[in-house]
Amino acid sequence: MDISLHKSGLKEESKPSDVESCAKVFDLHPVLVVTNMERPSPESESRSPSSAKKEQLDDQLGSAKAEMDEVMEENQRLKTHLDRILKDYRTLQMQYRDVEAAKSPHQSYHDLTAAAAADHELIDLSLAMSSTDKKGEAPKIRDDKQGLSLGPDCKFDLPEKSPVTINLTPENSIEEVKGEAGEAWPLRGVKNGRDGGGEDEISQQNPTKRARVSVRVRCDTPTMNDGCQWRKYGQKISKGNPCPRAYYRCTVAPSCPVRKQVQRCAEDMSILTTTYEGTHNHPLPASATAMASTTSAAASMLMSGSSTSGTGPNSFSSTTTNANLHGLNFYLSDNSRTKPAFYLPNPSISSSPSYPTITLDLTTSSSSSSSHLNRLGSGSFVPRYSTTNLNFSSLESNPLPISYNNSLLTHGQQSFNRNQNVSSLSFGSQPYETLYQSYLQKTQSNPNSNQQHLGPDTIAAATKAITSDPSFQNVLAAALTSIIGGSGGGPTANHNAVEKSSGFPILSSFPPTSNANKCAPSFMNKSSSSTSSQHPGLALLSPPFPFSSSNKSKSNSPADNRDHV
DNA sequence: CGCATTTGACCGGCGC
DNA sequence: GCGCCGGTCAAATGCG
Repeated sequence: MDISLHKSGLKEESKPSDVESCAKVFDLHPVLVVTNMERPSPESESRSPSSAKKEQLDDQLGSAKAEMDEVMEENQRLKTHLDRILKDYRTLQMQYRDVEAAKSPHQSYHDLTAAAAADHELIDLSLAMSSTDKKGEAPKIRDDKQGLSLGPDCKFDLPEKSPVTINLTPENSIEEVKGEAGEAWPLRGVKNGRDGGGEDEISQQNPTKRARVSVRVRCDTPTMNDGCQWRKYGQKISKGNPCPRAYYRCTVAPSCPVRKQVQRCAEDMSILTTTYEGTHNHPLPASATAMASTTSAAASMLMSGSSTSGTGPNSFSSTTTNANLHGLNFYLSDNSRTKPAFYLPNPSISSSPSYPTITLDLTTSSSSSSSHLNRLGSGSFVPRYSTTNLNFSSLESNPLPISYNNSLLTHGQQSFNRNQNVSSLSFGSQPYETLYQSYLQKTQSNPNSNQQHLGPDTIAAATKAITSDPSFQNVLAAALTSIIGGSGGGPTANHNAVEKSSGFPILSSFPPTSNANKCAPSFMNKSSSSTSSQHPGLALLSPPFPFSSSNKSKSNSPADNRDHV
């Protein structure tokens, strides 16, 4: 099946904002296909006097028709797939809402946005989106059908990641962190008056607790496209890593305190580590909300754990817990914890003292995780500060039910492994809702059931503790959202979601972009909608989504952002 | 010409 | 107190 053919159709004919629009796009394919086909014109036919030539033309015409029929059949199949995906997605959305409602008595923004997303039938089809960072440059359509394309050259190895945009509630998000522990954005170092500002004052309110979220991603481009606008303001060679660390600040809003650091992993240059700090004080581009949600959830988990006893990072400080959340690996590094501790995944990037850091390892493969773990013990990575790691990195010790996990793996491997081709639509062997329910049942109703799949008691115990942690549930919700999105969107859907003018599907009025940021985790390409942009405070830790505008000249209007995509 | 990036200098925190 | 280091600034430079 030639997905690219359809993608091109989508690219040119539509800028889908949701699944429905994608479905409509399918209807355009036949037309596009016909247009692209070599079909002899009536004019040429009339000019061919010889019967031989006429026969030849007839043959060509016949073959062309046959081809067209095939393509139309293919389109029909795709439409069928899409319908099924839509149906599954809606079902999951409803279930998710129910679960969320049951889980948290106090309906939060998280719930509301999730519900809103469901109501609007928003779905992320951007898993395989390609991004472009250059303004006005047409997005490159992923043609390898392999990994998760994050940009012109960037792919995510992780399994499906295209969560419905869900912003955490103020109480669950990093905003909570901000409220409880002061400004999440640290702004350490230069406070010499050259850069005085309100943000500094805030940041100094409580310098001891500042959440950082690091995202490790396989990315060939300089930075990953997270949907926000960023401006590079510095670069340094840090100790322990020959690769320079780049410093970016959010330029969506002139006063936004959010910064990010980008640095390549010394061991594996293909791995890009992006560390986010701070909370956006402005509406986020829709494309940036997914990442923001993910990181904020992680930060929330981190900070919540730090502030509570028994269920937080401390609970795992003595146990190296390996778990995999649908390919999303977490390395929780709370530098403020007691020792001994685990080494930071990348001390060079997250070695700031007193800054709890959680690392989302989206490099996927268990192998990478393993290597990661191995590195933790290497002398060259001895951190300056003690840390506590919560590591959900091993597929082998995945706390998820086997059936669930296997299905996901199947899906993920088929669709997102950059080393494997994706030749057709594949959504796993089980309906997503079934898998999802199965997981929920086992993690919520009967958490102990996980043990039968895990084996090691330590892992089981840790898993139990984790799953009982409200903070973890937030993260889990985000991850599940990703799963849901991935399921609904599917690899193929992503192919079709390529935006006309951007590598990312910007389904909202806020487009992403930036020059510097060319990679983007698929789960950031959210569609959403409504949620993000209207909640400045919820922007969270966000990430970096690059918008390449400068403070002075570019406006933050949606229109302007559009150009960045 | 305007904007983004580069890059050397500067500053503060921390360890010795 | 000194030096190292991370982080930031801002002038210089490059690019479209």
